Amino acid sequence: MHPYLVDQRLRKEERLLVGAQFEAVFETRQSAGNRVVVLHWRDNGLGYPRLGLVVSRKFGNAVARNRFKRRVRELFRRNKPLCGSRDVVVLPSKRPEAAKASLGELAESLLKLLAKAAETTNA
RNA sequence: UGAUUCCGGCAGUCGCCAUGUCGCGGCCUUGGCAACGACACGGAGGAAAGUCCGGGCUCCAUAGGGCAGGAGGGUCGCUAACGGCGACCGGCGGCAACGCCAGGGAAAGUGGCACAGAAAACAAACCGCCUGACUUGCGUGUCUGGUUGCAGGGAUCGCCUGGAAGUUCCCGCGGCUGGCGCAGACCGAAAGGUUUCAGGCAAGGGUGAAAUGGUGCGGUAAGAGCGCACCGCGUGACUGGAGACAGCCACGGCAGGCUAAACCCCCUCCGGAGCAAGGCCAAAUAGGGGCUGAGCUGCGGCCCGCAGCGUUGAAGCCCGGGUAGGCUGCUUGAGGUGCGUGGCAACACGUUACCCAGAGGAAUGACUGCCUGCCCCGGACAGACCGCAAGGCCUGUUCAGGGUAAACAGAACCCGGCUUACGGAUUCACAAU
RNA sequence: GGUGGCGUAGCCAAGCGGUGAGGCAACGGAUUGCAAAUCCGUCACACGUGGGUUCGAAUCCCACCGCCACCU
Repeated sequence: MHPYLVDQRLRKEERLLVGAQFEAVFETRQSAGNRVVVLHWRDNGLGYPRLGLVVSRKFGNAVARNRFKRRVRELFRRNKPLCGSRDVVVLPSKRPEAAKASLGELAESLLKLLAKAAETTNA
């Protein structure tokens, strides 16, 4: 078990930061989505997961966009083992209810999709 | 009505970013360095927003000046500067405290003013009023016509419970006016047409957003700033004020509408771009330049050998531009607390605590408990008002329960403003009742 | 973060101080055996929102709202 999977921290190495990293995910991606969020992922061969976030200006104002990103980071940090060795890009759904979703609704949707991702890759 | 201040507090757990100290088995020039770890300390706003003005800073351009273009516009101050702020002046609104105002010039020039109206800017005259003339035009009826008036009548609306002054509508009566008739007169063969002319006036009517000062008295044929008084306007002097301007006196009969957020004139200001500015380091790949000058690549364990490329320059070394990427600019500043001095104030000066975010796909979050604030509901008590009473209703205090942690909103080089969004608490001053 | 531009019926649009053109679409009628095309007619809260200037603003000025493009 990779040490990064045990703790609940979120280091810089555990984030996707540069454009090229996002390109890689979008090229060989698998994806899934529901009414609240959309998920893209690929295996990275590092032994630990990495998180990338994309939130367009159409989602809302700066406060709404930052709130969405903070919540996703918090959920990712607490559920790292669920992601395995994958790069995961999370973006909000374009549906209007995505912006109004509470933390509970967001958690439910995101965890369901992460489970689905794990299932697909293992199979 | 105007302004001030604040945006939940404490504790715990899990995380993020920066700085400092210490540790370190990695790196190297033995003392440092990066990453990592531990500890300590700090970590969004009044608008951080819109990007509407003004600066700093950086690069580019630039002898000086002008034109074009853009912006501003009461006065005097403040300021680094401003389209900002302060005080004052003028106008408008409000009982008042106070609020609002792009607030220079229309007796420099050009343009515009639809429809209506006689006429929309040179002045003129449709109805009308007056005088005169003659060819005597002047009368009268009607319309659910238009318009206007009435100490008229009735209904209605609102204020309020009292009837006065009003609103709107209808009826009645009167004035003016329009259409259509009738009668008379004139012209014409008839159909039909016309129903004064000349001069004076600009009061009154009517049109319009706007019609060449307003009210009153005199005056006159009727009238008119034609004359006079008051008001308004203009010009000049005087007084007060730093000035905008105000007061007062004299003169002028009015100098000729509105529009400059129409062109324009006057005064003042403005070079352009923006931290994705700019500076430094610099991979991979492909070019460029210089020096040396004959090799290099493949096959292979190595040599020989063979093949390909190469003196139209192999290979090596060096240099330069420069992409990805990184570092920097990057937070000590027109900063700011308290006190003192000057000023009505904006603000300035002196002195003195303080260091108060520096991220970079972008940090302040998540969860729990207690306190506190606010909201909802119920009970008790006290007080005011209404009611004969039962009771109703409002305010305050207190207790129990439940909900909620707010609204607008997230630094991106930094300041000064403006504008816009926005829930509550807080304190102060003033005004009216 | 910065810099430009655009908002006129359901859609595409002209209009630059004085009743807001036109086309497509929609609806009704004519034509047709039925349609298409054609012809005639009709319709609508159309000037993004709020102030200001003016007698009068889609138009001029100011503020706001929304959308688009560019600077890597």
